[in-house]
Amino acid sequence: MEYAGRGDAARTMMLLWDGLPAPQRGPRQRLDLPRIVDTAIAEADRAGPSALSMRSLAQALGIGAASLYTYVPGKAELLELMVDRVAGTQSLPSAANGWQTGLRDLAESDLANYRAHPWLLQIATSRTVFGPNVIARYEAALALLDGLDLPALDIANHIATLDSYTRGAAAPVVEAEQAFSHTGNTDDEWWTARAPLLDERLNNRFPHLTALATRGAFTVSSTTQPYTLQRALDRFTHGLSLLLDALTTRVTTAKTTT
Amino acid sequence: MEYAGRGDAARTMMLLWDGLPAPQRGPRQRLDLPRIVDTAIAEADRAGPSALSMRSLAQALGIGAASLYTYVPGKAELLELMVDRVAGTQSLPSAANGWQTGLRDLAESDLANYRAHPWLLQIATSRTVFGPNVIARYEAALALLDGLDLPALDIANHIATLDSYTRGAAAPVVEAEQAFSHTGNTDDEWWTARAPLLDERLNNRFPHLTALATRGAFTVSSTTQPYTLQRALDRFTHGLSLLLDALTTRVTTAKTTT
DNA sequence: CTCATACTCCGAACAGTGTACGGTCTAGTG
DNA sequence: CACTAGACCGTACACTGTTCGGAGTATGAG
Repeated sequence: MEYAGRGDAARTMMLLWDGLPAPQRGPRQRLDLPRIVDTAIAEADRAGPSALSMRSLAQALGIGAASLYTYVPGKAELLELMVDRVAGTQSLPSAANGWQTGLRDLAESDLANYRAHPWLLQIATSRTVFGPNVIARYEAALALLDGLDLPALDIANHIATLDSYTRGAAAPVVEAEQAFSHTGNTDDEWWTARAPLLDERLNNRFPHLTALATRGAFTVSSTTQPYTLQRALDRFTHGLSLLLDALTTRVTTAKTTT
Repeated sequence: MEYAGRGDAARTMMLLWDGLPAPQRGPRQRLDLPRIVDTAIAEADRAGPSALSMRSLAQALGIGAASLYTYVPGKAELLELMVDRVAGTQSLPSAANGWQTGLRDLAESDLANYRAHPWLLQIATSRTVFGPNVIARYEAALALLDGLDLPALDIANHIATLDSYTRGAAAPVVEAEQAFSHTGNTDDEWWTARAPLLDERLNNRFPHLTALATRGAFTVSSTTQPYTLQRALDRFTHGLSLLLDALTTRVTTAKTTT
């Protein structure tokens, strides 16, 4: 369940950019690729990433499991198609309010994307899916940093850094959200189950940790959200601000030295 | 293959901190927990994360598959044990050369850990494993930021940010490395297989992207490493520097306002 | 010493998974 | 009309994690 990009490169590219060519001979296709991908996304959203099986997907589509393979070479390719498709549903950032707000919007809509489709974090942990929508998003990010007199390499690196951070920091958010929605508890029961067991072990063994805890480092600002979720969200925006600050410094010093 | 922390909390804590209690009655245990965990790590390192099955692990240990369940409640718990164990093999940072170098060392030894054990990135994408070694690492990170007059919440957030970034940016590095070691090619064949297919599609459709490419943004400084790997490494240190810069700014401004 | 008890170990089975194969049937082309 | 490309799919294969029940073993109790 963790693979992507293992499929035939040419075939995948074809599917991503041109879709499925209509067959010349033989019976009509009962389904079309977008519908398959959409149903797969819906299934994965609803039942969790590991619950998306070729059989269950086929059943949801009203066809046999083996028939799926006439549309898609395998599950890996299907996942790539899903990734690119959901990338297309998110809004692209605008440079209207400055590049900083643009980048922030980009990161936050990425976060929204991860939250809407938790399976994104479980698959394809690294390889970029070179689909039209993914690349369009990258292009939009580049557009934001255009005209700032940055070295080309820095532009690519800055955006890669933001992407890496977003993905890494989105994971705890999504996890907290899922734990919440699965158990349905107001507080995180995973945490409350471990806290007493943990306290026992930490006794006097980790001074900085306990000091920080008593200083309230693990408390959270508001409690409109479940505890763990709110903390993950706080941390996401905290780190994002850090990165944007660093970028701002780089840009202005680059400008002044020019 | 992507779950962790689903097991019984109390039992997992026991295993993580106290190990397996020796049985009072019945035949001697043929194996011990550390040996199981170590073999599991070795297997996962060698054959990839998805190749680690309970059956293959049992075979490598010379016992039946079902016997594993007398040592470990399930695969999820085994993975947690593996995570904590490898966390213990990495060196802890020292504050001798300042907290910035300390944090940099921490992030870089985390990266080394991900490179040595690629399966780390595939499992437990979010939930912290509350094992002794993992917590010891966290404690060491806290110690670095101690005495800098930072608000408690900021300390926790800073470290969380670094962790998120490290994980996110380590993923491309590990992926590039694995693609290289699997194919054994000097250059990344995944990339070369897709490049011509990609060029075809990108024609005049993504101006910023093509402009950046011609300006050499996707080239790499040295070529002692495979192309994709070196680029991922460059990006890792680039983003790490960005974050450390931002942290330095925060710390100094906090000091001057005090 | 006896023996029940608690425990390890494991073969077999269960319900899954992704995917390959070969056959059946349909629909457009020469 | 005959032909054949190709959609559709039942079945099978080699896996997966985990459970069950039985067989064997070492220990503590009486």
